[in-house]
Amino acid sequence: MPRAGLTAERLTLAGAELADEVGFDQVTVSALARRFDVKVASLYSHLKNSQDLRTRIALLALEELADRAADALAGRAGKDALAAFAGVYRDYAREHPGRYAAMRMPLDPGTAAASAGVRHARMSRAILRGYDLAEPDQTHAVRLLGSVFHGYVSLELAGSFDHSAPDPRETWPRIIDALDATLRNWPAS
Amino acid sequence: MPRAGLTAERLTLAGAELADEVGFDQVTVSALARRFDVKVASLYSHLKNSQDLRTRIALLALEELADRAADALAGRAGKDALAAFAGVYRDYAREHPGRYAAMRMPLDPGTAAASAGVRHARMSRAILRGYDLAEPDQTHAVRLLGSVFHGYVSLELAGSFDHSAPDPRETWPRIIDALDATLRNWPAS
DNA sequence: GCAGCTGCCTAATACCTTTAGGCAAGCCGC
DNA sequence: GCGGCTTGCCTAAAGGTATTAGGCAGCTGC
Repeated sequence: MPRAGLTAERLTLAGAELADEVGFDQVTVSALARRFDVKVASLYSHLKNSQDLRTRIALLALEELADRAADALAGRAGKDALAAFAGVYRDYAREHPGRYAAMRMPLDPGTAAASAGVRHARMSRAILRGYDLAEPDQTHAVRLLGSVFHGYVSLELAGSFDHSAPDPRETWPRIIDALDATLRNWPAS
Repeated sequence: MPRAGLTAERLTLAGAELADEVGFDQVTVSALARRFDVKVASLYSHLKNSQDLRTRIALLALEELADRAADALAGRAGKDALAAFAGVYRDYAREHPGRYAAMRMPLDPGTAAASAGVRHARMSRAILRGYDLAEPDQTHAVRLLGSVFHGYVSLELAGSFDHSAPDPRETWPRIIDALDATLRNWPAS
């Protein structure tokens, strides 16, 4: 009987694929074992437990999305950067709904601090350099960006926009326009 | 042996309380049975299955929030209405995180159409009457409002704002200000 | 006060999670 | 090449959740 060659990395990647196919909360140690044609208990040499698997998928997704965003942001500034960042975010969620859902999983503080989440935060701030915002408004604006992107993407993914015209494809650029206008003209305290 | 007096309504309410206490995805038929000191199988006379329970909790939350929002909106218009609506949304999520999470559960189209979700949509549109937006911009704006509220509230609930100053309490009103400004000055197509 | 309905129970199946302990595959030195 | 050791994957087992089938008894209506 040859060995299956499991590693935490391969399991995480397969778990991410599984998440995209069947939904993040259907990602189960058992399903993963089936996918590798291996007994369930075997995975516990590589994963601490089910929660560990989910956390690894979340961290993978954060890294992947941060990489894509960094690529998209290179050489752009202002509204151009804003639109590129937003586009990456949305596209990733549409291509990888399971991974996207994984990203929203609460991480414990230590894990979060060591994750690519901090790159995301830095990139948001980098985008805002194209606008003229001093602290604390910059932080408020970072949170606004995060809220809009995450909120829109998750409502769209949940199908909340499906049953009313117009097509969400039209709404997205208009929201970018609105955000850009808001940032250029941030209301004074 | 006296009967426990279970009904779908009591189960739903208890399920909602359970969700607020331990999180929506920890709401389980078994836990609910324990709470009523009753055997698990007994609940299946009142609930079709676990999914049915979750759906009922979601519908309850949608109703409750719609009621609160309607109260808050009465007699208000413009930014006043916007801030009141936003406040209700956020407060509800903080008071009832489990119910709030339940609301984000995907509903099948028929159920969604019969739910209080339509009241939410109507109220969003009502708020926008205080601003001068024609279709399709009004729909874009409805989606923006939904995205910001949902996005902010769920990021805050997930603790995403916990580890950076300033306090989210300061950010929220500034985001309302920014939204108000955006709506008053919606960028032309 | 009893007949019938129906609410709650027991029993059983199936799946997921997790731990403990065993066997052998494959790499390491010789 | 070969013997030993590590360790990857296995069997076994216990415990939790979901769900269905079928039974008995408590309540309601007459």
